[in-house]
Amino acid sequence: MLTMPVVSESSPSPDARTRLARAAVEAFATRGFHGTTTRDISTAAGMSPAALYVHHRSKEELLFELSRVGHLRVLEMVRESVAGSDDPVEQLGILVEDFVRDHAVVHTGARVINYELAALSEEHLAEIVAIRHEIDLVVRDVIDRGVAAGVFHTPDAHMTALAVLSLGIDVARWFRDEGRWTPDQVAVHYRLLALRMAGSVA
Amino acid sequence: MLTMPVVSESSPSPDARTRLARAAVEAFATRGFHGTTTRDISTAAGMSPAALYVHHRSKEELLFELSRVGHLRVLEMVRESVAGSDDPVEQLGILVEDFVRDHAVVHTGARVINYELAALSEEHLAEIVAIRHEIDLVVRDVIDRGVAAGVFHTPDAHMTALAVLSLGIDVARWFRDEGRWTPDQVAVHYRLLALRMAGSVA
DNA sequence: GTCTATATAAGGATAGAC
DNA sequence: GTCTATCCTTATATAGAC
Repeated sequence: MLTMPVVSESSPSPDARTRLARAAVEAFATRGFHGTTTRDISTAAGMSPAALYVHHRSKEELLFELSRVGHLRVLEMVRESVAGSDDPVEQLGILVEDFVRDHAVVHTGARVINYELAALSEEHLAEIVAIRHEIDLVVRDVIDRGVAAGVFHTPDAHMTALAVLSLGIDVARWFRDEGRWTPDQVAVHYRLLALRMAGSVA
Repeated sequence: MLTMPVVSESSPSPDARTRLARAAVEAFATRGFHGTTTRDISTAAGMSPAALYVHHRSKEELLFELSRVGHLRVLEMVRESVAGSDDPVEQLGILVEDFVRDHAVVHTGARVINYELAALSEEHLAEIVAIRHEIDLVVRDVIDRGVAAGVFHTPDAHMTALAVLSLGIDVARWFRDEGRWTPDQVAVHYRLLALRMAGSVA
């Protein structure tokens, strides 16, 4: 399903594509797409500037692949989050917990995914926007069903769904590994916040 | 108090500094600091590339001035928001409404302020971080006093304060002028969301 | 698939005239 | 305070050897 190797192992030097992907995520998250040079990336990946172009057509295409894989991962995650239950309260709770924990744990990657969209070409952006829309739909559906079932109470389910996602996305902006809280602590607290936002009676 | 003219009039061509500031905000918000050239800015301001340097030492210093003025404006705003009442519920409600409305109305400027911090020099960033800390303190204080007064209920006042601010900041990311909601609609709904997050009994 | 070398372009900033 | 002209550096991407 994925065309790129999953970036998660660490010890023995991984293949070139993976090293490039990791270096690019780190650099894009720190200095932004335009603030990052192809030399930054290739050097951090332990190769010459030219080697990057063996694996990617351009810097933009590299960003797109990172973004595409990252978004598909999140979409799959939120779908799994709601698959374990039929209760909207439980579903929203798990979804927010998973979403927030993920954005805290991989905050570097999440920053690239959420804040470098403007650097994508029109065509590539459209593809990403489509995936983001699917993610939105999952959240909106849970809240809509909760309202219909009378377990959620909100004057605007659509805006509340947006706000819940928004709250989770922004975790990628402020979360720091050296910070006050662990990803789990944030995830658990945000679960409560989201249920309150949705007007859960529980 | 402000060293720059307030950027809000429109009809007769404003002075050079103001035109540069407006052009820079627009460009930084759209393409980011590193994606914007000094030519982009000066041309949009109706002058030559060299003219920019009569008014600003560098591109970075221009960003810093925009950021500084913008942050001070927000700090003053939130302090005024809480100044009109002693009731934490009312204070948090007004604060969130004002903060969110502002981030929706001037979402272009707010985007620059919140998402281009990494482009600042170490010294300039420190100055901005100090102002942001003051803003944080205002929100934290309101929630702390609400908890102490028994009108708010949250297992972690600090994290809840962060989340409320976070929710408001992220409005700058997703809000669109052509979108579904007006700034007022978002502000009013978010007031409710924030009070629920704080566990307001009202 | 990786390297060295380089083409080609663009960007930040300055000099000096008006 | 604004302009034209330009210096100097850096950047993306490619050519061609190994």
